[in-house]
Amino acid sequence: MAGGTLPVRDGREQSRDRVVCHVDMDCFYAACERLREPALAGEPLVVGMGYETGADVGAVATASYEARAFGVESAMPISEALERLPRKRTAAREDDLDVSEAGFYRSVDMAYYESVSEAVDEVVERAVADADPEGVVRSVSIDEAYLDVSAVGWERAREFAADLRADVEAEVGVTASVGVAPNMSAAKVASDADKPDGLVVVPPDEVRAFLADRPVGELHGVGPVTADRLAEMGIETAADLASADPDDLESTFGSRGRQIHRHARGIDRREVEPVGKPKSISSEKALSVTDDGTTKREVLKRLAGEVTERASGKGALYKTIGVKVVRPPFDVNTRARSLSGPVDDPGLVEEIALDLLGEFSDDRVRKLGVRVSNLDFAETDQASLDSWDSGSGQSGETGSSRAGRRTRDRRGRGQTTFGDFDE
DNA sequence: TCTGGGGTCCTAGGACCC
DNA sequence: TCTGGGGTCCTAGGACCC
Repeated sequence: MAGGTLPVRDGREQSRDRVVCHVDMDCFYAACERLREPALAGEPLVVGMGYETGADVGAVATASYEARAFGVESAMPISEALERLPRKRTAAREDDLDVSEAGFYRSVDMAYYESVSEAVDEVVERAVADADPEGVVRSVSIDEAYLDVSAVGWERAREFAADLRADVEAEVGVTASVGVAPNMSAAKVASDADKPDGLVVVPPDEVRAFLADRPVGELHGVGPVTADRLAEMGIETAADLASADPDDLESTFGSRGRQIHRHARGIDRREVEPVGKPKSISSEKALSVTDDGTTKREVLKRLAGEVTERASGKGALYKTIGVKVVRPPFDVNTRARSLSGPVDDPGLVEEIALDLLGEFSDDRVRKLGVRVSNLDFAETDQASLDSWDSGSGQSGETGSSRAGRRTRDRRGRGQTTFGDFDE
């Protein structure tokens, strides 16, 4: 865990020869569904969130490539997906529909996907440990991870990644695309470049050329809004972005401007570090638009309960409690209140959340959320010291918030330093 | 095409402190 | 008394990621 701060790693950070892999599972949720239901192999398959089997509300979480061929995409409303790709069952019943142009729908089952993800992690961790004793794995989501395996060296990088892919498929039964490059942002683009089941290796001296013709939207950190504004500036490709004036980019996009400029030039000195503690925990739920106070309060209470349960499961104390209220058409409002010190107090979360909701009591809402932040893990970090304490469950306010501040300070300095190096 | 759920980081203004 | 500079924390919103 502390590997990221060892001197040897700092030395490696300065070198030009880092070997970074980005491992990206292919259509992960769909792949998991096929794992436990092999009959779904080769069929158009849509996994929906906020979606119950048989219903038509919610959104597409993952569409298999067969489903994508029908125009079904991630984040698309299920209702629209159903128009493009009817359910098999519906098609079989209705004469005007063709069963061969229909697909299967499943609702997300995160607990199961997490178990598969853990199996993949084991394979990855073992492969990294075998190849590079100083190697680092950073899991960034249930289906993605960055690896620093610099000790493997560029001569053997392709072989390592190919073996890793083969091991994951053989031992877990799902496929991954892997990108290998000298840094995280380039590795990410590389893993995307030949999906699914792809392997793209970009050695250090080929990074600029590899990125050059790609649309800016493929770069990590360039979303739809930024891509549109770049287009207005006449910047379409990574090469355009690489040759743009970083001062102009900074004045338009702030600090992100310089960052995407660097990424477009194939420069990214961020170190691969294991993921730390969460910064916030939240739950939200879409509802059919309502202005009914009782409904809103009941939903909010349930969300508050989910959040506090998860927080205590992670040993997290929280200092800030917030709500999110989305009004039609899509007006996102957040309100938050901070306490004088970190607590674990479900009753208080519910009370404050309801109070914050009060401002919107007359409004029609389409979505509600509850969030706790300003998290503090002091108690769990020091679990072994608890016996030394005179035992009150709650650590002193001053002590724990000071610990929190120390953590933030360290992080802040680190990022500034990388930024300076990157120029 | 009227949009799910869980996150992260950044920005900007205001309160407050010394 | 009408005004400097530095710093932290808080809140709200926005962009982005998967």
